[in-house]
Amino acid sequence: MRSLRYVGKHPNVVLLETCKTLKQIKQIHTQMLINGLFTDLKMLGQFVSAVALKQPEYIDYSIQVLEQCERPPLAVLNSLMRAHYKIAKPCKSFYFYSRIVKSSHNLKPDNYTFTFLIRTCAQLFVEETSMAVYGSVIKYGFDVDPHVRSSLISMFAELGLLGFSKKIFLEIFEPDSVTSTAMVSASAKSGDLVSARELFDRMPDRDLATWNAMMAGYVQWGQAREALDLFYLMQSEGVKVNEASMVSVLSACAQFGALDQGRWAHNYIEKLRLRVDVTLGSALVDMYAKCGDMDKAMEVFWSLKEKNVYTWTSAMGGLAVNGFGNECLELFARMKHAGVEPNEVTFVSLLIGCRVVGLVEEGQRYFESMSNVYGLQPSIEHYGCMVALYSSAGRLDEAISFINSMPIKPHVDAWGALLNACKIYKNKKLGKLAFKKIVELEGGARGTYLNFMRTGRGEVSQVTEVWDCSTTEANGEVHKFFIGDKSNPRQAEIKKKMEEISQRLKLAGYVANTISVLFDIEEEEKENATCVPVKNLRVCSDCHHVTKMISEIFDREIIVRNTNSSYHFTNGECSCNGYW
DNA sequence: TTAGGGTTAG
Repeated sequence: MRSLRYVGKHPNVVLLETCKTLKQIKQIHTQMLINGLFTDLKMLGQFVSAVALKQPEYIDYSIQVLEQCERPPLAVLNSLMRAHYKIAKPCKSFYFYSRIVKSSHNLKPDNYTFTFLIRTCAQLFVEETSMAVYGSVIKYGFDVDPHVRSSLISMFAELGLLGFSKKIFLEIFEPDSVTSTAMVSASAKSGDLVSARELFDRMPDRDLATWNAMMAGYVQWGQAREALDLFYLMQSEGVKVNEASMVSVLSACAQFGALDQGRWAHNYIEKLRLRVDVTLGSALVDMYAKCGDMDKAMEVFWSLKEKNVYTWTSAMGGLAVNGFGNECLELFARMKHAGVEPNEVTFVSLLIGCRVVGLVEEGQRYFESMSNVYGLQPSIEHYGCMVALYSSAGRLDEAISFINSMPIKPHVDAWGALLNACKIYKNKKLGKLAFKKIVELEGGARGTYLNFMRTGRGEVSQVTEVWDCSTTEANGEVHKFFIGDKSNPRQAEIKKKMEEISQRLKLAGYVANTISVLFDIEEEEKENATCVPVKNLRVCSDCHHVTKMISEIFDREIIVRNTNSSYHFTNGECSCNGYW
């Protein structure tokens, strides 16, 4: 009689991976015990690994089961190391490493062990420990293993030792493809995009992971154009993309506010029948939200079976910056109800949500709940949000006393929010103070908030480069414009259209408020400059006003997005209801 | 049964 053999996982183990509760896991455990399956050490190993890796919240139960085993196999101990660094418990991971090296039945760490040990070290973030582990790797002879090497490279990069990796792994041996990919990824993550790309271009056998690492690097460092160009290159070279590639593509579209390209990417995902898991789903929600299509963002959001803190936070952030503050707060309540723990970013979204509808007291309560209820430490961003919250609501005195009571030094954005409010609420004295602080902090180098200065040209002329950039998408193509920039090939047509807009604005009674646009350009040019509708800086009052008018005159919906808000202009009104 | 590449704010 032929004995029953399973190819791959035992059906019970497959079932185990879909368990939602500890009770279900225990049931399967009991069943496997009754069926005598655990006499096979391999089966016990499968059980422990499956629970630890797929159901990390019940990892302790898997350890209990492991303890019943006198001689746990190496693979299981390795899996437990991996499971623990995955749930950010590096010390436990070290513990299982010690179980391996001190085992009474002569276990020897293998290449898997070191891969996981190195990842554990990266999490601990202690250079001495990392170097000690590197020593062990060499001692055991695993420094030649591509996977171990690749983990070492990313660990060194995280420690800020990218150059060390380059010396060891690029200069001495000809790197294999796994090592090269790791180096591309590590360089890209560290922001060294130029050398990442050089290495990438030199690689004879780039696989999908290499392309994805390069693209992700561009996205992470805000180079959406390069990321999309790389994606087009991928397409033209016939490289088959996967979910991770599309996450980066969507993120690039989100950075650009490129709705048409984002929609195309969504269709493409469906066409390829890629699996829209929680990560890809969150990226979709974020893309639609950042491109201002909140209806579609929420449609995707509700269609997702699994939602994690990223998904909820993206949707909340989208609602908040698009002016739906109450909906943002409501979503937060639902998130808690769903049992998803908020993180620091969630509170940024929530506080922006409070600001856009002027809910100061609610904002205060949420801010306090961060440490009191959720054990989260408010960061400079949260303090900045609070200043913006008081400022937008016109409660300037509270804003300044909040700034004065802050335990951390306020950063330029906090003063910027206050300065903006001072302009709207015409508080010259506080405005001057805020401006002074900004110049102190930045020396005017970034020039971000200088367009809010009201005192005329003299003071601002000391400020050298005012940097302002706008992007806009037309027919699936993204265009970038800088102030005073005439390099666009269709400049003549653009100029003509701008003139038409100017003319019609003038007919409608518009007079450019050039005082708030203090760039190093001629007076006539200034008037034109105020008409550019999409800005990366905070939308100034003139832009706000003029965009309202354009939306009415040309009967167009206009979505303007900048670093911290989106504005929807229709029929001469703006979605911000005055809170901007 | 275990290894590389992925998302959120400012």
